[in-house]
Amino acid sequence: MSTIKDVAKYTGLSIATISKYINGGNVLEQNRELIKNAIEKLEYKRNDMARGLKTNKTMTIGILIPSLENIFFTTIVSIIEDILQDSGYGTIICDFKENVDLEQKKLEFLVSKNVDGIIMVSYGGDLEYIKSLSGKEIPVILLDRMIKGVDLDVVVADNLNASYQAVEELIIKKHKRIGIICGPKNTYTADERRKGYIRVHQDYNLDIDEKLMFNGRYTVESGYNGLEALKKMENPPTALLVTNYEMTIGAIMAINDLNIVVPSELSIIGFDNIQMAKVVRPPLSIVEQPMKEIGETAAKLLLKRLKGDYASFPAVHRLKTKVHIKESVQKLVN
Amino acid sequence: MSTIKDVAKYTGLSIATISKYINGGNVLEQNRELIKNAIEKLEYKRNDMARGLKTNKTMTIGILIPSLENIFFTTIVSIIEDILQDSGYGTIICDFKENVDLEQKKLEFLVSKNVDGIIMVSYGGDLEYIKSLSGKEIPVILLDRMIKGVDLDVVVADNLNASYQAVEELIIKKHKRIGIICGPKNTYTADERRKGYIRVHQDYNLDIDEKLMFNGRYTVESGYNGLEALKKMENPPTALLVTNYEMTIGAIMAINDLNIVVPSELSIIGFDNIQMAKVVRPPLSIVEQPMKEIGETAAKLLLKRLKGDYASFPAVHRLKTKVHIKESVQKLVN
DNA sequence: CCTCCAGCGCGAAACGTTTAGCTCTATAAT
DNA sequence: ATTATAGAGCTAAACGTTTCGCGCTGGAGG
Repeated sequence: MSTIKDVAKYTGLSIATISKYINGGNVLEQNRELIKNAIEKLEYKRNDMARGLKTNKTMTIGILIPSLENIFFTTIVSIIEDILQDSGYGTIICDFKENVDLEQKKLEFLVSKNVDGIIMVSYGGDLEYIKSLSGKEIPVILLDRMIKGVDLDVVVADNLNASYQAVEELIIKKHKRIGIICGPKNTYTADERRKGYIRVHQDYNLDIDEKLMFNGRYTVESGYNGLEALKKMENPPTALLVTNYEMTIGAIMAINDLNIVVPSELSIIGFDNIQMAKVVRPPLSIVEQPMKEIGETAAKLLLKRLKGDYASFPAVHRLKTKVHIKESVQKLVN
Repeated sequence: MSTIKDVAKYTGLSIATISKYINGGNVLEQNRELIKNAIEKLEYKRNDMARGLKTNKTMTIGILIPSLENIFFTTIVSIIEDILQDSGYGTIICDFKENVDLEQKKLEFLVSKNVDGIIMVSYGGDLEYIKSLSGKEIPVILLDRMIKGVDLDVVVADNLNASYQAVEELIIKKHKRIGIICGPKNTYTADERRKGYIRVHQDYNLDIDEKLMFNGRYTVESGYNGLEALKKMENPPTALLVTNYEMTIGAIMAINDLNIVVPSELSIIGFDNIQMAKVVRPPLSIVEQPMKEIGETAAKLLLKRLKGDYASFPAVHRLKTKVHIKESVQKLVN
């Protein structure tokens, strides 16, 4: 492997000039050409480790997500990775298996690896620690969930209006008793989605029956339980919104097991995974989050911060979702 | 951030001795203690970049998979990552979006990042290039697919016996005309799965009707087309094996669209994703690959190679699969 | 008592960059 | 003609490690 020294020797120029060239400094046109050829000829490749030693930059970005088995996150990661790679950054991806203790540990791992920036989805690990990072001038971007009281850039879906619009579709179709299977209390996304549900009821002057609001844990099992509970109640809902992918799966499993006919016995709108929506019968209506946009926005924002551009910090990007209505939703006649 | 120098100054020992301690060399017990305390006190952290500059090790492993949106691969990656992290390695994960050109590019990216080792799933990129890596004494482990004529460690599922056993289940249930939706010709996994199909037919003295063997492209769409084609033929199969996750999805979509009743009109066994198997109606029989085992085996093997232990190189690990029969398969009466 | 040797520690060079500060030259401004 | 200025290149130090080769010490073997 040839080094900057070899290029210097080959061209007759000094090491400093080569370095200047590499980093885009001012070099005479004729020397530019000379260096360019030499680099090609000698197959010179910059040594990121030597460079990192001087600059304290590793050219790697840490990405931390709750689970690598959750396609919502991995899709976003895939997009982020591509964009960062075009700027020469490698990405170290960690998941914490939905475990808050592990979240902390993995975050520390990333920091110990000297990443230049972090994009993360937090389930509420050590907020103090996360805050302390923002002091270390290593840019951190929060994905999917905001954290109260932490001044960091954030990219989220418009969760409130997502559930607002989904429920609105059901209301327009004359449903009066609409159930919702939500995430845990005090979880950002869940709280927002709950707010949307409540607000649309208010806007349409519909009463809210607290019993129709089931709080799950964003797991398959809790989705299953939620559907069971709602179906067993005295005056069960005629329509239902399930607010994440895993719980949607659980709910559908319960629907199958209980032999509930969709949509005549229950209209249902799920969340997130378009592909699955096509596999189940009848085709499932879903709320689609703008994964591509989320990934792009986060990656570009991070790149901007890495360049030292802290304009409008902390920025909050709230991206629009889309509701796809399919045969799993029925219009009630009254 | 304190350096090895600070520790030396603090303890009154030389830099060399501290380095020795850090790397597990011989140091007097009393000095060990001294150094240990100093490190703690000064919060000394080894600088991997400086170290890397000397040793040419980055303590990062490259992982290359076809798609981050394929849960089969991401599950394996998640396991690998955990194990490597326990040994201090970070992992740079790249996907190539099922695109062979991109495979090559991403692989080069990983190499340019000076990873210490690579675990990859190849769709058949530049074999010469991959071979050249094995010359560079950077260990490479092939996952999921073997490549002919390349001497590298390999961890794969026992694809041949996977389809053998799945089809055997159908044969035992008296099916005589069994269809298979397979991957592309000249693809390792697909060829193996085809072989299993053929061998079990031979072992049970059943004729093979070439028309029952559909070659898809491991995509949702080709699974859909495959089912359509098989169903439209003159003497359609009574049972079907679909040999990857995406094509299984496609096949189920087609079954829904064509209103085919499972299992009375068609028995079906799918591949890979247990969760999905529970969501569709009736519950889907599937072939499960040992993802956990695959990940563990690959990670541990790589760790071994990184230590310079090249015992039994190149090693081939062929791991057993498991067939889960559910209501989607029916026993024929004759 | 001398010689060897192992164990432990040390000094210093090296890894491949970046960058501050300098010199030199050519041109513009006076 | 003189001076100021900007552009281009150079020298050398520094980043934080690892490691080679050496020296010292003390105990074992003769």
